[in-house]
Amino acid sequence: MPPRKRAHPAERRAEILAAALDLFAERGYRGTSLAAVADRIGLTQQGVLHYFPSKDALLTEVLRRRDEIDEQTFAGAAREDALATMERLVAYNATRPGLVQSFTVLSADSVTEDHPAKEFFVERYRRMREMATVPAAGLTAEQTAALLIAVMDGLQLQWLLDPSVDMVEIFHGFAALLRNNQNP
Amino acid sequence: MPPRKRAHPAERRAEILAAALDLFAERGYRGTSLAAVADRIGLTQQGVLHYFPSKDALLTEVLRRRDEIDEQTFAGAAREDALATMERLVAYNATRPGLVQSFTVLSADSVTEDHPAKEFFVERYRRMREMATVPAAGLTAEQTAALLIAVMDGLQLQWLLDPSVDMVEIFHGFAALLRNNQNP
DNA sequence: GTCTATATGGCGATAGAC
DNA sequence: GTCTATCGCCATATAGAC
Repeated sequence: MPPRKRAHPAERRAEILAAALDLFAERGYRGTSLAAVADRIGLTQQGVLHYFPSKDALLTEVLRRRDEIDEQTFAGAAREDALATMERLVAYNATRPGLVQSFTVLSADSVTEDHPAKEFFVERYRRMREMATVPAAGLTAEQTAALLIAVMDGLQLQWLLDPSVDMVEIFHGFAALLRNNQNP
Repeated sequence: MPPRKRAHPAERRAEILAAALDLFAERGYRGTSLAAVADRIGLTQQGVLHYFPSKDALLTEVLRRRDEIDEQTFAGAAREDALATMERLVAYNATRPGLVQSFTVLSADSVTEDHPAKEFFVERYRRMREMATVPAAGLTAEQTAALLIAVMDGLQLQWLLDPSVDMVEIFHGFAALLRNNQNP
């Protein structure tokens, strides 16, 4: 065996991505410095820039990687109906406040001018709306998809600000309402 | 009449508040500098700090003032039902993307650590939930209030990212769904 | 009431030593 | 692969002249 550097590059990269996701959730993109990310894993700012060419690139990669994982959660449940999948997703999210916070903060952040993640979120919502179509009275399947995602996002925000808002229960009530009003 | 300075203090303050609201919407709180606010109205950064002791104080005042105006919109409609009021509010918001963006960006921003507007939004949502109670099958009136506000917020985010999402129409469809499922 | 000047510190990114 | 050093810039806030 040849002698090795302290950590495998892939492991270091994963460490950095995890720390960055945490900090973007805690302080937002513009509120997080590369030095803070580096600090959390005992590296210097320049060490981080050895793995990622810029702060922009780091954010993009963080989002891309998280999305891969989420996609699997959704895909693995292709056989049940979209409504049931989303109910499970909400319940799962309720156990992961850090993850919820990162997407809530970054998605709203992304509507600001020249934000590096804007395209990412535009595309992400487009895909989510395609996957979450559900028939309901008085709305097209696409509109119902937007509505479902809106409920999820909106409840998450209120829950983050005040955990006494029971997003699992409220989403469940909403899903029941939809089920009682499906078109034939 | 004694001689006067160029602008009345109250007018200058109003100018600063308007510029700050615009910029917070465009770039977020952390992404906006006092110098940028000053620039927009032909002042220097130090001129702004003559009227507001700190950037924190400026944000707080911006939110407080906007809220006063919104409160009037809501209060003036006390006689119609909450659902109809919210439908009108969504339609109004659809004509004011800048205003929607400021609240979307700042409310999500506020869940981050030590954010100066956190208390403001916690209290604001609490009050909104008290005002928006609506009876519906399977949910308490308080839960339905949280749901309605969630739909509004969530649709606004999708609409800001992609204006082809028709939040007025979708919210209307949702309101109709609720009306068809009210408890006696 | 608004300015210039300045203190103080943080930021992202580059260059190059080891 | 990680570091020190450094560049150039921008930030908030203070002090004081006019």
